[in-house]
Amino acid sequence: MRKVDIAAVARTARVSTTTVSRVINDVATVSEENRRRVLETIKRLKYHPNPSAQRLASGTSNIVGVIIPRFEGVFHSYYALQVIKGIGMAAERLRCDLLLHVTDGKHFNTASVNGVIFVDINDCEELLDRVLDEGVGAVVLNHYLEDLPVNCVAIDNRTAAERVVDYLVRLGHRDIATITGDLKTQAGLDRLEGFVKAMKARQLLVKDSYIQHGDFGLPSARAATEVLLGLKDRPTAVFVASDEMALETINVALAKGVRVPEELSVVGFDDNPIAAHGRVPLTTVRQPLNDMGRQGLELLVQQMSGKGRNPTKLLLPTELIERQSCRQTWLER
Amino acid sequence: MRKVDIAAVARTARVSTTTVSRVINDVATVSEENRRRVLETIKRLKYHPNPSAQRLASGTSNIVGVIIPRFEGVFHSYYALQVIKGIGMAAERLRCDLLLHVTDGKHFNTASVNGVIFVDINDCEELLDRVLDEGVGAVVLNHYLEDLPVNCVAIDNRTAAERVVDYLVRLGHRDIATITGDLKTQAGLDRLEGFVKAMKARQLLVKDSYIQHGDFGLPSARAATEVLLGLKDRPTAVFVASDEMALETINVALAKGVRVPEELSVVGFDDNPIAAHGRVPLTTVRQPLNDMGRQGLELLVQQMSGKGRNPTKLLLPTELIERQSCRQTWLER
DNA sequence: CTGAAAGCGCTTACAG
DNA sequence: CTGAAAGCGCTTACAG
Repeated sequence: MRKVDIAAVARTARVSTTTVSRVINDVATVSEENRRRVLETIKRLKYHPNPSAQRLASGTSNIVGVIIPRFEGVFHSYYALQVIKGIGMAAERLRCDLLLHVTDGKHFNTASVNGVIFVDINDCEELLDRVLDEGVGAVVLNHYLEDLPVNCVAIDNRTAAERVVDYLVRLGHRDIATITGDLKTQAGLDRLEGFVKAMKARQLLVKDSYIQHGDFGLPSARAATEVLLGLKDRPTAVFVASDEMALETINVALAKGVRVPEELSVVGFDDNPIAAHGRVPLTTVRQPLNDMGRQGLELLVQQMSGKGRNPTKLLLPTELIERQSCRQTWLER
Repeated sequence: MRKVDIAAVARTARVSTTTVSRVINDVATVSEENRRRVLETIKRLKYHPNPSAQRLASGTSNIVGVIIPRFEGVFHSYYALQVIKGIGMAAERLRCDLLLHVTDGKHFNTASVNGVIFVDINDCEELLDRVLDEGVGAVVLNHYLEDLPVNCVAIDNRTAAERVVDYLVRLGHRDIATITGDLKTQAGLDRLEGFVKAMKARQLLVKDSYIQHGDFGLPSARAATEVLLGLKDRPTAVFVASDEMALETINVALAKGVRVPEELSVVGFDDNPIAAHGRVPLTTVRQPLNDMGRQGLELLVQQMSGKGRNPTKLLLPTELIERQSCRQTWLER
């Protein structure tokens, strides 16, 4: 069987390779008759253009490296796959290829891509430096890098936390505690800072014992909840830095006979579907993870096509999803 | 600034492009002196070979399409990212590029890849047919396709379920129930079938009420658990098709004052780290998800290099991880 | 051990 | 609207 390349198609369709190339690339100036014949030939011969040749000849390509740090955090979380999904769907629309790279942050051939998208940045700083140094387009997701000249798309965790406090205050709560996420992550840190800031803005006391440090893991949530419930000045509400942890908080509370939300209001973070239909449907903060992936890729593609000048820094808004894990205090007291 | 291509390197290093190519590709027959000079020049000029040109010229490439179905199941599960991680790490070692494709199962240009790896197959059957038809290498993960001539790497869910039953029986349990996963998935179905088969082999009665249908979601686990605990002939043990569900089972039981494991033994599935350190550390089945990704890619690369003849079907073994959610009945009765 | 030259499969001015 | 031809940046027999 003869190799089917563009020449084979041209020969069979009795046109030049130029014309074949034109119909492949949707160039308008082809007679209807020729176009029809070429198209038909392509289908009959099962011809597929060789992408390497196309890229080499045209000098353009739309290959984006997707860098996923190997650190365990990424792989245990609901969020990573949502972000990847967002990137993947945008890639289809923008017609760019995604080169997946699970990495320890060392090896990566920047030459094979036109741009790089980091799904979070932990442990990959070195690689980011190199990418920036070599002038390859780049965007960092889920981490707002203030000082580096690089596109970022992250979540506005502070505002989200502030909104949670506002919401609880509006329900009449004053004794509000928080169980933090891993403070080594920006998300964890920002949620805590937003919480503290909002409490202070409301003239509310932030007791040390009301700030319990978690790490996004269930055991840490359990321990933190036990401490909070054991306090003699028990909080009436608690803002937990992730839905998974919040679920554990609810479980511990219920097990101890503390009713949720009657005696303890709980707010989570993520809008993880797992939390929507629990025993106590969880009030939580929705973060636009798909959008983060999508917008990140859009930014990158813009930059790659030379349109982007200065790096763009995006802080995506969140949304408070009210369900049934919070209660107005004055109804209860 | 002049373009740095292989010619620029050759010119600067005062050798032919052939020699430069040789050192790039680690061909032995280059004098030590020349190699040194070329290497030094490459570094100084920050030269990176153009992958498209390399592929076109050599006629070889190691591009593997990673197909991730857009169906929600994949994106809510712990397992997908683990599998991807396995693929990603193997790819680095095998020096192949991973082309990520999140798909609805329709569009995918098979021409741009040498092989395709499906992370699960739901909703992608059509695409698989096309891939097979076009003679592109393929491997399907997490789904054992008996009849199709395609490589598969899946988990031996039946044997795993049987082993769970054996284990519980050895502890003295006879009234064993199960909460199934989504029976539309092969994993869910096989775990149930393995359970039933093992029960029958042990001459144990499988009451209808002891088979509660779940869907891997928490609410389904909760409902199922409530039914089981409400039975007048309550089971002493329950095999739950996922760790997340098993955690919910434990929560419901504890909330109802049913002690775990004293009054109810629970076995999960996944070895999800989330389940290891709960209030009741969960006895569970570990499945080698990373390995599944790794072996899948290895199989594919073998096939791509022409070594694979007949499709290989792998059923990966599992391991029972004994923790503290099961109890010997005779100690209690 | 080394290099000149053909060729990989496309795209794209350019001329018509 | 169409095509001949150069060129994209490499690799690889082949000859030496």
